[in-house]
Amino acid sequence: MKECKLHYTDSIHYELEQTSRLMKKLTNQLFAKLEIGLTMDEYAALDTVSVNAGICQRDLAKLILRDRANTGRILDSLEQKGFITRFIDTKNNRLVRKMGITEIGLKELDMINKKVKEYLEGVTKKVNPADVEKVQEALRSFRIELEKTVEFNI
Amino acid sequence: MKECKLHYTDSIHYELEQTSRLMKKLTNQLFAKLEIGLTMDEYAALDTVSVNAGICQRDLAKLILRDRANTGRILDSLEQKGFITRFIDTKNNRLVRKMGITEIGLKELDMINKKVKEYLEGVTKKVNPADVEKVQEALRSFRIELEKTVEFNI
DNA sequence: ATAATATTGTTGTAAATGCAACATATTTTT
DNA sequence: AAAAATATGTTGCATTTACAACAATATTAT
Repeated sequence: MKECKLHYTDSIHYELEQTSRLMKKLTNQLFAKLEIGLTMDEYAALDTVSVNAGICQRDLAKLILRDRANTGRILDSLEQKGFITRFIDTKNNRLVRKMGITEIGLKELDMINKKVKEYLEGVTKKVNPADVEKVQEALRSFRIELEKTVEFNI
Repeated sequence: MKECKLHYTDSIHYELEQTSRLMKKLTNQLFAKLEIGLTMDEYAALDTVSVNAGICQRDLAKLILRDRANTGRILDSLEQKGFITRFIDTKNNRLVRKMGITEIGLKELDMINKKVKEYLEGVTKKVNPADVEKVQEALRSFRIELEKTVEFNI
């Protein structure tokens, strides 16, 4: 106990990074196993679009925490698969590409949401059923604070 | 409130992913600002090596949750910068490459640890000083459970 | 009015990452 | 003893990602 918590590997930041890395791996494995025809990121984007109908690309980029370039590419893929439609509209007098989820996309999303929820709840239940909510809430306030601190020019 | 929590974007998994993504961005910005001559990942690896003297590459890969290929590449860079030394040894009668941190590496690590700790504590303090420990502990047990669930063949 | 700045999306490029395949060597199975 | 499986590290490749540069348009400043 010579050095108390001076290591990065003892910090909450590191713990967060490691846990997230595992979580991502688990989700990838789940998607492969269930033979889901979307990547994790396309799925997250689709879910975000479904609850933000008519959002434009840049605003979506801010929500999914990617840059505009990659957001565009993810949307290309979702559009090509027929899960979203894109259309030109205006926002503050500027031309933007807005989007919405399609019938097919909504059906696919609901299906995946059910499958994924069922499977992933198995994980959280095993952990600490009572505290999951609390941790999620704490993570959220942590994230809100991070959003104030991090420079995010998209 | 038609659908209660059926969205991925309402799940703790998504919250974790988003928070981690922001955290990574913040750390990258910090490293750029402080002109630290290591990537975040090299730093995490170096810190891990420093508390696991004589570890072999594969075991390190398991700790930092990367595959063997990238672990090797990270170590190439750390070795080239003179922060670690690598040497051949045996483990279970097999030849392996073990490693340790150098004097220079230790000095650099201590310096970064101090800088980073100071800066990052600013973030956690603003959030919820009392609960940080609790969240970190919950994350840890969550991670431990994930480690049981995720297939990780390295 | 003209210039400077800001918003939005796309393209190009370099770096990071994971996965599969390979090469060696050792252990286990038959 | 031979064959199959395992452990370890490296190389090659395809995917993902971020960042910078660009194009087009609209707003703001001079």
